[in-house]
Amino acid sequence: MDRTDRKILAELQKDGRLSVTELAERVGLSLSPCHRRVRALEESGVLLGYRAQLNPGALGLNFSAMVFVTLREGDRRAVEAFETALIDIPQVVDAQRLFGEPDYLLQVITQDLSAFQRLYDESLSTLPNVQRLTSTLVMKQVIQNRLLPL
Amino acid sequence: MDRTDRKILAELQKDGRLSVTELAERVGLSLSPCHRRVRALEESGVLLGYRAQLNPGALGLNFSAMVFVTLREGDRRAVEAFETALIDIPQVVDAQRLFGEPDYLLQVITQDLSAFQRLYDESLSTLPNVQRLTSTLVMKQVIQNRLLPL
DNA sequence: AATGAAATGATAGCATT
DNA sequence: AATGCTATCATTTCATT
Repeated sequence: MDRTDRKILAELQKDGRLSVTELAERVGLSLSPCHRRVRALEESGVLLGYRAQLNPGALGLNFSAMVFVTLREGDRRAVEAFETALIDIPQVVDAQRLFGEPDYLLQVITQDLSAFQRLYDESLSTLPNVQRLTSTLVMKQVIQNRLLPL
Repeated sequence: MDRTDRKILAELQKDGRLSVTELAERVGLSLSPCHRRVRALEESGVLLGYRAQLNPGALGLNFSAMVFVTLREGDRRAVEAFETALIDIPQVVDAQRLFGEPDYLLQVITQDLSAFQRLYDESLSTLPNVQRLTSTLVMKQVIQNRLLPL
């Protein structure tokens, strides 16, 4: 991982569909070595893949909420059961386990408030080992999935 | 936006570098109409772009924290000043403004605890109009930037 | 480890149904 | 709106420095 690799990653973060030809020019390398480096970054697990970025609003997904979850005291199994069930809810687009309270922080995206209500009642409330659920509406996505600082 | 457009978006969310040739096969269309649809989705703002997904750990970014921010009472200017300053901190990879307390929820990524400490003291604490800052360490990223539910 | 060249494959525009 | 065709451009492999 040298300076050139970082340049490659920075460019591909900005435009994941850059042609290797164009990428090579931007990082100041000729085609083949640039190509080899991209492959190497993919193989080594630094470059996990490429994804299209969609506009949730344009797809009718206009509602977002943060959900705070505290679990009941339990063993490793309780945690695993909760996480496994969580992963099956596609509207949960981000989830992190924290140190301390709350135990989890979820970001949920739905079409509208009523879809969220249903999701809350039918899927979130019934997740295993939950002691406490709180949710707050997102007013504005100020920064969304920013490029990693290289 | 019909069923075929949704299929196209689903495929491109999974693999943003799919060739139009391969994409056309997967969605059951021939090359040219598939190509036209992708362009149309880009122009219409549904498809915002394409990005490489990086592995933060493999890049030495092993530390993550959630930061809860409450602002002092203030006018629109205060909010704008805060958000403008926030956007200049590259380690803040996600930020949402909420309804109610806290006002903002930030996700911050740094190399390690000491880098976070510096960031906290030098950049986060000095953001304008902040009344209260609380932070919690992320133990595990359970779900990371999941594909949108189509 | 980078370069250049050459075969294979993808893209994008256009004419047709 | 979808298809098929074609010229242009990109990718990928291999031989060379």
